Amino acid sequence: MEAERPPASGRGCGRPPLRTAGQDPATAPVSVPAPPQGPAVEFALPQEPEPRAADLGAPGAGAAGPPTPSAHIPVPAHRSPPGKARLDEVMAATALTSLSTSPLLLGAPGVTFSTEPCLEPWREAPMQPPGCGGGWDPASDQSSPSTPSPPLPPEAAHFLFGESTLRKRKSSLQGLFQCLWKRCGKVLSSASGMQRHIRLVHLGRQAELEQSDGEEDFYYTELDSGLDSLTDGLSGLTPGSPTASVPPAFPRLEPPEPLALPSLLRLPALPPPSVLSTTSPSQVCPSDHAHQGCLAPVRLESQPTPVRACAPALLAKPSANPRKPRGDAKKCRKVYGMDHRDLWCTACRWKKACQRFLD
DNA sequence: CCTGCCGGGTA
DNA sequence: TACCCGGCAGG
Repeated sequence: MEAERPPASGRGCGRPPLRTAGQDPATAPVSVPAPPQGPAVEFALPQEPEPRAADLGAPGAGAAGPPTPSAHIPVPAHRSPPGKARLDEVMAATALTSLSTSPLLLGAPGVTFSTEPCLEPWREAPMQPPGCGGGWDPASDQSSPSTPSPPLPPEAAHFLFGESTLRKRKSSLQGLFQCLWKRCGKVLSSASGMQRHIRLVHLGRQAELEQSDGEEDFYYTELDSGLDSLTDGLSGLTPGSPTASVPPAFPRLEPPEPLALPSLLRLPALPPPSVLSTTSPSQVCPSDHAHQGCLAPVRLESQPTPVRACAPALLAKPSANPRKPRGDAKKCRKVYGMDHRDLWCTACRWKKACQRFLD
């Protein structure tokens, strides 16, 4: 486990060696002294079956109030974006806000399209997993100090304004940013906030904002609309017809199309996605150009538009298929190299299916 | 050959 | 359970 990794000239990608062995990332998020805070923009997205289960059991956070519909569809009076935020974002938030207050949504508490990741569609759990409301961290308070804004705003913003889906971490206009640290899964609406979160909580660094060497990038990913990877993960479980280009997605995030809200009400009853193994730092986008392959296994309701046939082979396989087709995505080994094994995801280290760079 | 990772072993 | 690795298969 502990890699006797020599500094290896530290060249790598210009990023310093991580101390993966030194600390247990899992504890970091919860151990953070959380000031009393209402629901924040961030929430822990259960990205894997196991963590989720753990979250449910963990008493730690659950400070979240009762899952009242209104709580899930807060009306952000105003989002105060971190430094680089733009007016656009605010506008988007506002636009969405108006949507979220739509009677339709409010009228269907149990069937909310769930801007609230905590409402596990497949679980229909009445109560919020602790990880959701409780996971507060310093970073969050600056991405959204006053109000819990639904994941929609940023996401929608980027559609409303024709923002490209390319990941621009410096631009807070993107969708959500999910912490990929093991069992953390926090989601922030701003990249900078997420970077700060990672630095503070996981990397244990000071809030040296300008000092970002980019390492944080490896620990969070942007929740985008292209959730191919998710498809991959669920494909094996999806009883539905494989032809359905879009698997019964979990209404996690809203489709960009605001007017399509009503359609969001559908609540697919899905079995808990349990495909990938367990512990994992989960998916990560080590680099900006890491495309679809590196999305977190979070059920995001993406585009209503005909999504390109993603992972056709996988979807086509209704039942057990021996070996996975083998994705074309570069895996940890390739990306980091043998001399940086400590940067690999655990799965890769154990020669298991990579969980960071899903296909 | 390299790579990804299954299956199975060890601690 | 966490971890490791032989060995296979795809490229």
